[in-house]
Amino acid sequence: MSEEAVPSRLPVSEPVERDQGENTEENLKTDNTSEELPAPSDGPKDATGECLDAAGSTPAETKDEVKAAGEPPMDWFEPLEDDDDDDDNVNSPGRNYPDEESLIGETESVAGSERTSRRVNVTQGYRRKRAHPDEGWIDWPSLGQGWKRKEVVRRSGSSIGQVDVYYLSPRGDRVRSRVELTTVLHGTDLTNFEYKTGKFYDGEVPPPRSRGRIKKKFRERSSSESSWMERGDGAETPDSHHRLTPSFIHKNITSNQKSVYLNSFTADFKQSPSSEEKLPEEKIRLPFPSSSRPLSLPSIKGEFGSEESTLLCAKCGISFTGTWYDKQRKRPCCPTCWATSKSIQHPLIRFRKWIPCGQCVGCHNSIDCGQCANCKHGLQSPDARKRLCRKRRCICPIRKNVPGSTGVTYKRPFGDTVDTYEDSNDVTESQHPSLKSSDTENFSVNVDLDDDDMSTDDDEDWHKKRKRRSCGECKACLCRKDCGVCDFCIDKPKFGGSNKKRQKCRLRQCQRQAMRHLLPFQMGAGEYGPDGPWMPGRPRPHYTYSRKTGLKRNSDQPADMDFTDYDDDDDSNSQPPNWGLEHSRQIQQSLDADVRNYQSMQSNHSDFGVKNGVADRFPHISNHNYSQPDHHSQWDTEKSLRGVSNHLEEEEEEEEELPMITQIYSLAENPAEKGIDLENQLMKLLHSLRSSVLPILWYAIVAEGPQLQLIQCSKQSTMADTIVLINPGFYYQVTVQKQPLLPTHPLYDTHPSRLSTATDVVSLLLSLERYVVCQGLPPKESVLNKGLIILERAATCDFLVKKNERICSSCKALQGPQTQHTD
DNA sequence: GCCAACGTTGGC
DNA sequence: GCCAACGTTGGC
Repeated sequence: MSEEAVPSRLPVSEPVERDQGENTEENLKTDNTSEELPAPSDGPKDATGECLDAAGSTPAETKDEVKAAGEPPMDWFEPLEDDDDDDDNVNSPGRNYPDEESLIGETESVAGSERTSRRVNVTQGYRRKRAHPDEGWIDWPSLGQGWKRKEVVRRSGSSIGQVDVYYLSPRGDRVRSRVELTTVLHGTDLTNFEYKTGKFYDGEVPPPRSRGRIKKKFRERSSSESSWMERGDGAETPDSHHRLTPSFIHKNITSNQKSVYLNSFTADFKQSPSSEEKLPEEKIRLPFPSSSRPLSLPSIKGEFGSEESTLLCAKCGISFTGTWYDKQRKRPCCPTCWATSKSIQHPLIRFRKWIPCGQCVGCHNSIDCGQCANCKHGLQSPDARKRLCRKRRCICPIRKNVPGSTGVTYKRPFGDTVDTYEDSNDVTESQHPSLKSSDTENFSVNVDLDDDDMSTDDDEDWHKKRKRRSCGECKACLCRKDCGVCDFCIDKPKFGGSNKKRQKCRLRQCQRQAMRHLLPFQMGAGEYGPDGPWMPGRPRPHYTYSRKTGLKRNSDQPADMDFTDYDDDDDSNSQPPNWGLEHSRQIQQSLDADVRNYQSMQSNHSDFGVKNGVADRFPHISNHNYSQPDHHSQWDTEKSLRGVSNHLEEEEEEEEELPMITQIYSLAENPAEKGIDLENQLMKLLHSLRSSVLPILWYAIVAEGPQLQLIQCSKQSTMADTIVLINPGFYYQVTVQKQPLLPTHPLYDTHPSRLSTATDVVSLLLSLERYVVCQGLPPKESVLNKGLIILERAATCDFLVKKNERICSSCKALQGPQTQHTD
């Protein structure tokens, strides 16, 4: 711990508090109240008395201290907002707590930031609103008047403890990265600006960022490893008190990674903690494996690992420097083999017994809230293993050396409270040394493993929860290319979107596990209704969050099916209920075709060669209703996807009468984005046409340009040689026998200059069907005698004439009075 | 109940 | 560092 004090004083690692201190008094206050400034990983805070403050005080104390500053407690390892409720809960057991989710939260960190941005965003017309908009934001005049900055510490996941820095522009732009900042501050030289610290280093080199480098090195291995590495041996660094990343996913370590891993280990392991700050950044000290360190190694001055030894790995035979032993603590085991075996034989290290501290808010709460996911689980599945009410969980459990005595097993998914008891006088000496790293390590392994025990603790399923929307096997999951057409793609910045939806391409949404509303429309909760048997994907979750106080359950769900907290996913990994195998196969094939079609469609953007759209026989719908283009409206998302994915159902659903289509196209305001948008919109029009009823044997194809072409495929039609060409921007032209219809043709007079909707196109095609191709001048006999048929036309031939005319007026005029007479 | 919006986290 | 996209929330 002591060694951290120095690095923490480095300007770079002095994030928030220092910065705030440099600012106004108001900032100081904000700092104290900011939940986002947990500081754990920031280092700076940890260094001094603040560290003691954080670790040494009970949560209640900490909270009180914070409250004394005039704001709700927001320390990141604090119980969070719920805990306020918890406090109340002690006194008011009967009270309901609308938002019971996550004691160790999934979204708590949102609170401050979102609140802050919300108020600003409201002025911009954003919908999302939350309480306390200013929470956590600190004025940041170095970027200019009105700028704000905040740090958000990740509270969960494998990157727990990682600090994200956000800036808020005076206009309310929330900046998440240097790139975005550059965009927002276009014209401002940010060369000497260090994003993380928010400082300009004019003419000077930014202070060394040892922690940052270490972190980066870590992430090169895996994000989950980083925390470990970052924390050095996990026992003495400031991060060990605050950055408690749980995950150490050995199975993700590649051979190369292992090499680095080992090198790091051998290079740094002999370093004493006190010299850590002097180490090159590349030298990283690894923690001991929890299962081997405490028991197999002698302790020197109470510090494991300070003794260097060269051992021969009993498994692979390599020699290594360090003191790693296998899980039986009998044979030397190099870090690589240890990691491997750990990932395979997890049971030995997976289970930990924890006992409640008896002091914290959770421990004092003796009444189940009845609202949290765990309570609901018990209510809905009385026979299921009881989960402890989230409100009653100890927020700072103590590891139990002798398992099983308390009857309560705590498997801490995250380490955010470890430091609390780490420095607690209540913790026994035997618990103290090994907790810092080994426990973090252990629950990290828990997080990554999968068994029944784990499934009983939803907190530990965090990783799975985050990933369960992708099976990784279906075509959609394997598809790596965005269609560029769906609403989610269009929303992406790379497609010129505003990044509001932030969803994966619809065609890449897992067919098995994606939320239904994210699927291509007809495969989701489309016209067949949310409960239709056809639907791939998973049932829509029935959230029971803050706005829903009572139990919510889908009527057709089994009683023991907990829809809160996405529990609906648990049993539907591969197929939704009631799915026939044959049907799922058909859907699968349909989507496969869909993906192929879209990829083909995408390729049309670059490799143009005319694609024969005729071969693609898409079902036509009989009911279509289009709206006019609207500059100010966005493409209607899911409705538009009806058109996108109508072809999925093909023949088997051709008889289905599909609902109205509302297609609203918009033109990009930004010229730079305009090209992309126009192109995308042209594709949308294509999809719309392919899902619409066109006049008989008219087909839409894509040609180089890109360009939409509508072709009459029947040679029997009078329009057999007529093509409608629609360019991006929807300006169109009609050609007859490859000759352009003159702009003066009356056909153009009766139609808009831009065919922006399928309705416009259909209308034009219907008009065309009322025309015939001008026959031009009758061939001269001299030519006929030579066996040639050469049509002559007037230079101003109309090409298309009404069916009762046969020859346009221009050709008639050229033909002369006699011919006209005979005609 | 739906879904736009967006905070947040994972991973390259 | 940055971006993709997951999961949640609140307006409608």
